[in-house]
Amino acid sequence: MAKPAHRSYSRYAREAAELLGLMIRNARVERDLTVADVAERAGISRGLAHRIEKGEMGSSIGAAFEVAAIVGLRLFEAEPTTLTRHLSMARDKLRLLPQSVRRGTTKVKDDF
Amino acid sequence: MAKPAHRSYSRYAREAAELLGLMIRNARVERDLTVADVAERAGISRGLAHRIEKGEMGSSIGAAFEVAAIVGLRLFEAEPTTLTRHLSMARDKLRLLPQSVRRGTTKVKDDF
DNA sequence: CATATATGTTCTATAAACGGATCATATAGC
DNA sequence: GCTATATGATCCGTTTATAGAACATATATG
Repeated sequence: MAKPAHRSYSRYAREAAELLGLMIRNARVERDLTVADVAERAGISRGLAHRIEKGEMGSSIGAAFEVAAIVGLRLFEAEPTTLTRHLSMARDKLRLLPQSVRRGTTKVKDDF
Repeated sequence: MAKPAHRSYSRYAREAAELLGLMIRNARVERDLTVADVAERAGISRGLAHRIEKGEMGSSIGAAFEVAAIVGLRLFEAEPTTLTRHLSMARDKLRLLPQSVRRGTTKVKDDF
């Protein structure tokens, strides 16, 4: 099925995608790489690499993050070396939280 | 056309996607929201919201960033208020760089 | 323990992203 | 200004992601 979709996005999401694209482009130009260079190394088409830099919402996470890695952009302020540590920290943190959220518990203070 | 694709990703890209998913999940649970809640508010299916939290590379940037916005996750260490400023800073920075990269210039020191 | 609910997974159709080609425009470097 | 090259944009066939339902499993809470 899958509806017409015609998605709408929040301003924050749109600006985040645009910022990611601009950061990628800045990093790429600083490294004297062409869009075609980056696309080839990422195993994607030039058109997709271009759309990622434009911050188009349809691009896949995989393609965008791969391009970011290639131009040396640090995502989430994490060095490649420390990203793995960030990961296990996030996993540890999640382990301390409930595995599933019970919505019924939300009536915390509606009873007076 | 479009080839078999069968993409391969660098470790950095994969870990970044996984980290994003974990951060989203952490933020969601801390806010006592269910996956279904978030999916509905983002205008996506529950399955997709689930895959985003798993860090699957095929998910779209738009869906992932929208979910991140909904659970209150700050992307790129930027508050919603300051994200716009980050954006214009990135635009300004790009303005100072060449509009297109000439690969020929790369022979900077191969001539001796 | 019982059970309602959240999460995880799989399936199929449909919508959308993607690759690749092509053409137009912009721009760096001569 | 000239020109080779990078970027921007469009079209179309194919591949892929997504919605939605259905089902299984896990888990929070009584």
